[in-house]
Amino acid sequence: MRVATWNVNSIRSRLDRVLDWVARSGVDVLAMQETKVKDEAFPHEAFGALGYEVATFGFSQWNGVAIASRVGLGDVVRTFPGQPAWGDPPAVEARALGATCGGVRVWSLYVPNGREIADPHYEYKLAWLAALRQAAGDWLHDEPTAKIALVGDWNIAPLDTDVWDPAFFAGRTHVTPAERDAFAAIADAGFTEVSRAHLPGEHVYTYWDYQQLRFPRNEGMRIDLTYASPALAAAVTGVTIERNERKGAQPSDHVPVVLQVDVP
DNA sequence: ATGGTGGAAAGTCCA
Repeated sequence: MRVATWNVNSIRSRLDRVLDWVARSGVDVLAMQETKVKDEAFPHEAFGALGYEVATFGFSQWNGVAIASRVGLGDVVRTFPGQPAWGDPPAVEARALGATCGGVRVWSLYVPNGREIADPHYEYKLAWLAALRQAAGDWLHDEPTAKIALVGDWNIAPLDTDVWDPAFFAGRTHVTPAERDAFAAIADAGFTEVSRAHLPGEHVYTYWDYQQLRFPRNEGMRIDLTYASPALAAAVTGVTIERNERKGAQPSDHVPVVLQVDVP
């Protein structure tokens, strides 16, 4: 079974490219982030024509997550327990969606960006990650043999070699010790980030900004990552980063990351 | 080749 994650940066503006890739890649499950569409406007029919059901969670033009599956879509849950709120009035955002697909509990996650270190959004990001660590630890505690995948756009580069120029990011978000500690805390809860073991190279990126020729210059970041529970980590036999999906007309600024999972 | 920001409740905010 193949499980993919992709920050699509608007499913409506990206629909043809996403469907084309889904058909070519033959993934069984696709977790999407930044769908930027409310639930009632999501293009379910287009996915249905390819044999995929889709669970969606979106309120507005911001954020939005979805999971498309052709191997079942059960126990759909919107938001994780304890997920912090944001805004005025405070509201829980559309950044986390869980569903069980082919025996794997998939969570499509869009971690808050953080904006600037001095911005309240940065503290929101850290609180969001701390709450996720608690929830994920509880899931594993309740069912130690569960196959759980925490996939998505983490908006954190765990290593200096996950960005094109550490000096550029000095004083900016995505690389601070507090963010990296919050990311590492998911591992303390019993999960393993599985993409690096399969793709250990340095300067292997999943995102390139639209500005400043970042992609032609290969100036990117590795921020789309996958934490797996022990049972799932043992079943992952390969990971690919679909770099070609950053090329051509009207790409997302992120590319898909695909897990090959050896499930019975 | 992969090309000089893009998306959206737009005229500003978010990334």
